[in-house]
Amino acid sequence: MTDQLMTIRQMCDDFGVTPRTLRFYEAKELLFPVREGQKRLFTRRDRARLKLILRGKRFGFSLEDIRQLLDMYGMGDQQQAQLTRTFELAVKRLHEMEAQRDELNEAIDELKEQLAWGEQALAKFHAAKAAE
Amino acid sequence: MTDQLMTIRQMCDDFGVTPRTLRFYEAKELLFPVREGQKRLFTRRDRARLKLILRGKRFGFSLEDIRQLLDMYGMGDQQQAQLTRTFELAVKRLHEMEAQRDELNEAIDELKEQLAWGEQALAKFHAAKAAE
DNA sequence: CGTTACGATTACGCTCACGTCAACTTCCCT
DNA sequence: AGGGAAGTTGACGTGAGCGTAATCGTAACG
Repeated sequence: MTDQLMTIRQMCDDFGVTPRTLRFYEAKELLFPVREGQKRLFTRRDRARLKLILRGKRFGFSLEDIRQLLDMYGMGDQQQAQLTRTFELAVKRLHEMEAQRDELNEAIDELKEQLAWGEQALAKFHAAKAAE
Repeated sequence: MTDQLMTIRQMCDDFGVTPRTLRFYEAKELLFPVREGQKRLFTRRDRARLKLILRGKRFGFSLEDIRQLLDMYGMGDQQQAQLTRTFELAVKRLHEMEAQRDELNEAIDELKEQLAWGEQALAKFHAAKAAE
C-alpha cells in the first residue's frame, strides 16, 4: 500500500493550517507523524485524524475533547464503556449547539426589531432634512 | 422615582456573577455604577445593561461586541451620524449572526449523522454481547 | 561553495474573561 | 476599643490555541 507519506508543507496546503498548528497537535498527542531523521512525515492515518480534528473544531469541541474522541475511533472492539461515554459527550454537545442556535435565532429576531426602529429613526431625520 | 440603587453584593446575588466580573465590566465601560464615596452603586440602567450583557454572552459575542450593541440600545433620537454608523454596524452584526446560525445548523446536521453512526456501533456491541 | 528553501527546536507572546491573592478603608455590632 | 463583613484598588495568574521570532540543521540548485 502506498502510504503516501506527506511533508508538513503538503499537509498545510491540503488542509489550510500552519506548520505551527500541526506541531502543536503533535505535542498534544492528536497526531503521530513518523520521523525520517529529523523531519516529520504524516501518514494516511494522520490525515484521517486531522480531518476529524478540524471537523470537531467546527462542532465546538475542545482539542482535549477531540483527542478523546479520536482515541475512541482507533479503539478495538473491547472498551465499550469508553464508546458510550464519548457518545454521551457528543449528544451533550449536540443539545448545547441546538440551544445555542435557538437563542441565536431569538437574538436575530430582536436585532431585526432594533434595526426596524433604527431605520424609522433615520427616515425621520431624512424627512426633517427634506422639509427644510 | 425609586432608582433602587444596589450594592455589588446584591447585584452578584441577583445575576449570579462575581464582584470581579462587575468591576471588570465597569473597567470595560459596559456598566457605569455611580459612587457613594468609594462604593459602587448600580442603577436600574446598569441592571438592564447587565441583563443584555449576559444574554449577549450566551450568544457567544465578545464583550467588545456587546459594548457596541449596548451603545446602540441606549441611543436617543439626536445624533444622526452616530445612529447611522451604529445602524450599519448592527446590520453587519446581523449578517454575521445569520451566517453563524447557518454554520451552526450545518454542524448540527453533521453531528447528527455522526451520532447515528455511533448509535449503530453501540448497537453492534450490544448484539455481540447478547450473542455470547 | 554560496544561497535559497524547508524543516527542526526552544521559548516567549498574545487575546479573553475573568480568578485569585494582597493590602488596605469604612462601617456596623457588641 | 475590638472585630468582622463588605467594599476598594492594583497586580499577577490561568487556559486554549496557536503566532512569532531566533537560531540551527540539511539538502538541493546554480
